[in-house]
Amino acid sequence: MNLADVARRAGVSPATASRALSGHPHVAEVTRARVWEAARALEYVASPEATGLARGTTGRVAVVVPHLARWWFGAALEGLGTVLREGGRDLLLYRLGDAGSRQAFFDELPTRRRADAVVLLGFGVDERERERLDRIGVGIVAAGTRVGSHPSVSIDDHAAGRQAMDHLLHLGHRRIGTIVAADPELDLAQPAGRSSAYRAALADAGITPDPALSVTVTWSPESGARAMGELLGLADPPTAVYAHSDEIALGAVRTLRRAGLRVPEDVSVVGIDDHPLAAMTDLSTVAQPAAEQGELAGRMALAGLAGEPVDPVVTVPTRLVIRGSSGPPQAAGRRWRRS
Amino acid sequence: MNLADVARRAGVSPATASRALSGHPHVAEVTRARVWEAARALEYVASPEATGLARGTTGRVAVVVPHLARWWFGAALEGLGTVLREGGRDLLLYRLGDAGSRQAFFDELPTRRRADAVVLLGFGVDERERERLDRIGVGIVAAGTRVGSHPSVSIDDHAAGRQAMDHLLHLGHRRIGTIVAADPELDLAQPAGRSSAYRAALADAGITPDPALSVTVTWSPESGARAMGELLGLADPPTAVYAHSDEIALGAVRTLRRAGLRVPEDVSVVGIDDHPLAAMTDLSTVAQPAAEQGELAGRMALAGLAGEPVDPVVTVPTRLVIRGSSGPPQAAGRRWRRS
DNA sequence: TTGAAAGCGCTAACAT
DNA sequence: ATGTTAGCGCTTTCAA
Repeated sequence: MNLADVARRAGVSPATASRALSGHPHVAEVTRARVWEAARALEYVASPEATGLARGTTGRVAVVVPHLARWWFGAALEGLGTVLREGGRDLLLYRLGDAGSRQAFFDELPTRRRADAVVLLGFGVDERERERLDRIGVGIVAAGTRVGSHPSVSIDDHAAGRQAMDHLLHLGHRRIGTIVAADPELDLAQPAGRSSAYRAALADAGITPDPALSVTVTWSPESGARAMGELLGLADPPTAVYAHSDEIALGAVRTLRRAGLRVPEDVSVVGIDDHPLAAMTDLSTVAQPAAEQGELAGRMALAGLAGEPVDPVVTVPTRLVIRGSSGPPQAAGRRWRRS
Repeated sequence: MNLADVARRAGVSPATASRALSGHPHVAEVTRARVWEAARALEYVASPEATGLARGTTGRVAVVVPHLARWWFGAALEGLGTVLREGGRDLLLYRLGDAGSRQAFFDELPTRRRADAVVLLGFGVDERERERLDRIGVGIVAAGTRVGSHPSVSIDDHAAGRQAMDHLLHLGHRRIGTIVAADPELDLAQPAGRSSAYRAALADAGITPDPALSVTVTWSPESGARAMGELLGLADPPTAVYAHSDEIALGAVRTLRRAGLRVPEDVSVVGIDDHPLAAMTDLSTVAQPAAEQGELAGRMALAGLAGEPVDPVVTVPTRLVIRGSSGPPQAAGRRWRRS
């Protein structure tokens, strides 16, 4: 059941069968119909290997992610997958977990021969990696990060951070803590904008940042919980906390509850993402469209492959979602109850 | 920069270069070294298309999922990806969202030519689909579902359900509701065991099930919230609820809180999964190892490809995790507070 | 509009 | 231990 069989059954040469099947012009309508008919009868499926060898392309796009169990990645991948499938490309998934697999990947750059384009999903790269990437000759697009001057989709991290911080400031908070997400091993380009927003918002409000109020942890809920513990241990704990993600924020809320503190009466909490469970847990947050970022990245990759022009930088909007975890600071006495 | 170049630079024939590079026996050590040296110098990467064409294999395994944004899938995919990568196989991801893409997929069964094996992740198939799958000639393994007589890994859904139900019954609950998860469009083989456990546990406790206490919805948190609303609307609402997943359970908790009811004093809730956020929200649940199921499925697929024998059915254990969302039913008066 | 023939980059007998 | 020779299944000039 290969092209030759189809050709024979249709009474034409393999060359004509090939042209008919891949929609080339200059094929008589009757011929084309006969070939398709034969293909259908034989349940013919072209061998991508052979097609690829002959054409010099693979029909695949590689997607690189640092993580899969976190909400943003699943959602973005879902959007990306849908678009690629519509575009007729297969999706090759590379999850580069630890520094080791990461090294190996960039050293041998398997992508070079296995895919026509690569999409980096929330995957920050360092200088050396970017250089290697630049030289592999296939199109590159990023989502959720910026990678050199390659096309990318993402939110404006700084703006998102400002939405969260300004909300807290408007409520009247002056002593605001922040839980910074970073994962030096996995995500070399952490969302610096989310941190700069913290400082800028405080500055605009005339508040001098207290370094003790800023604690850096990984992206997991558990580490969010730990970070909140640190913040609570301070002599003068914050009345509000701005976390870099909802997962971290929910960890923080858990620690607060365990400590017998009320949210938002004693401490307000706001995150970023609008994770599906944020609505369930009544968490105030800054919503970002994850699936949409994946879709856009997919479209950009497809456009690049088609030789069409591609927007170099697209930014998707975020939106403050006020729910029950944020409120005005308590007038007084709050710190006493803690004892 | 292809094999021929490497061979030339090493001063050997392409055949020898091929043997040296792919670790065949009967190659002189010096020759092997020279070839590797040449390959390194040229930054040679073999063309998978050519290798595949010549060898008749692809080096890829296809993974089919109905969903990506739900916790179980991300975690399972992560485990699976790790194992496949260690086994040197690439992972081709197919997310079959709606009935349409599903149809298309099984009709043309692209897998047939694109991968050496397929792993179905939490993907139940119907009769017709199973038949087609049986005929594609590549190895098939399932995780989280059973697919005909193909090898599979999963939890014992019935046992898991019993752990949840027995916990509730031990606490003294007699009027227990259940939120059944199903998605007829995506997941044709819903976890029937989780439902049968509900009935069996009640039967063992001498309780006649009340059909009104069982509501079926999709897997999303939002629908869990809606289902709980229905249950609360009953003339005689349950004192405890067993949900098919944590995501659903968390939706239920949200509805209870909004209704001014306390968890677990007024209503107990238990889920299944041990989602990372379950710990953060103090949800009692039955833990299942998602990443491990992915890993095992990967190993089974790899073993199958290597021609090794594969366990037909492996079951991974679940574990009851009692947290703060479940407790004894309130002695009396509960229903009054509701008004 | 169609066919013949060369070749994409690699592997695997079969020789040597 | 290594080289020669045929393909693997498709696309694509180049001719007709």
